[in-house]
Amino acid sequence: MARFTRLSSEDRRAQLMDVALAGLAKGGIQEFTVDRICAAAGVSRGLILHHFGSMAGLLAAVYARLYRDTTPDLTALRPETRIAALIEGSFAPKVFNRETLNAWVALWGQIANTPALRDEHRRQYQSYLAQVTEAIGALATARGRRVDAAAVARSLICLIDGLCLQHCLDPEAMPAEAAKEACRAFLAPHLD
Amino acid sequence: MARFTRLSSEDRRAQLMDVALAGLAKGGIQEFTVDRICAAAGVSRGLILHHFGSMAGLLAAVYARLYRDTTPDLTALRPETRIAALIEGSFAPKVFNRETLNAWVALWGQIANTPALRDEHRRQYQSYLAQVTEAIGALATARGRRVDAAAVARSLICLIDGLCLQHCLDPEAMPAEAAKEACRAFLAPHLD
DNA sequence: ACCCTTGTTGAATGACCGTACAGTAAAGGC
DNA sequence: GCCTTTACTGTACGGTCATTCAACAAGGGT
Repeated sequence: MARFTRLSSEDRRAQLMDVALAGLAKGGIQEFTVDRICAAAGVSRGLILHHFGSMAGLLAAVYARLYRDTTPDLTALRPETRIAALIEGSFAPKVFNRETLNAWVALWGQIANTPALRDEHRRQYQSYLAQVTEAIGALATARGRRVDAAAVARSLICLIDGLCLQHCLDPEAMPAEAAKEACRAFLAPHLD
Repeated sequence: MARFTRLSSEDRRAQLMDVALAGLAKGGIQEFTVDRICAAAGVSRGLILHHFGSMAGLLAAVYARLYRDTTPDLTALRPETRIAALIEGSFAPKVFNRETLNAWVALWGQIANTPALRDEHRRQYQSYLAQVTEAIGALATARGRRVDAAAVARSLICLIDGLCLQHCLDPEAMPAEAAKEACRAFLAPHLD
């Protein structure tokens, strides 16, 4: 009988990212260690370095994965419905829960001091901002309004992040419906 | 000659909190260790435990100190000017800079997994929210508007936090003036 | 059936972690 | 000037940390 299973590089990377992400969600950055992640994944300690080069490399990969998993993809939708979908998606139970947000906040806390992670953040954020900016511009055009789409998009993203942070630190103080309403209230004077 | 200087418990606590905060600002939570803090403060390794009981105790104390140092005190001002002062104070250079915000974000990342810090957060946030809620209610009354002051205050605080996070992760993308403008734009439909 | 690529193991390394604690000495009260 | 209090020192301890690396073996190609 085989002593271990040999996976493709791609599959093993995905597994390790998932396990690491689950650890971050459950216990924050304290859970992000070689020992804990490898034990949880059922693999030996040497594997993370083999696939990611360093813990910082894994951290950056996990960040990209979290972005991909929790940021709604707006490109497939009709321009007029994209903003509504963004708000619904940002505060859906899959994303707007204590554990998932705990992973987000833990990663934010590392960005400023982990170059590989900061680079990944810049990349992801730029693409995210571009999507939201375009969606706001399209909606404004459809409604015959003139807005500074880039500025409104930046502010909306900040508001969403702040609402997520708040929910993570004290869930009862910021339920999903209140968060959605706050976003709509922010956008109304620009778009209605 | 004296081998060391003997300070009052209060003074030494203040010094250690300041040094720890400076470390958080400079290098995030990685800098928050017994060795680094004591070396930077020029004291021996045993002192933190003596004054704070544990590193978690110091962390909670540092959080309270950061709140006190960066949250503007509104009670001394006339009710109509409190919100303007809140916005000015929140994005003043003393607060709205990469290093100070780095300390904030690092601490946020620990709240969910450090009971002593979470308790301190609840206490501080509750008081902060109460101040902002009252300020918004007073301003609305002065302008003859009816608003859900508690909801607007919660959202405003989230927006401020999100703007701070954004500035910390990528300062050029969110200058102070843009942040202030975002807050005013959020409040206008409720208060103007 | 063999070989070769490469995913995988696991021990070794050296540094750092927070906490405990027994002893030292500074400074205020008398 | 002594005495009491307690701020302070500094070593010791048991863990845990990320990283290195030489050896192993799984499984596809031939």
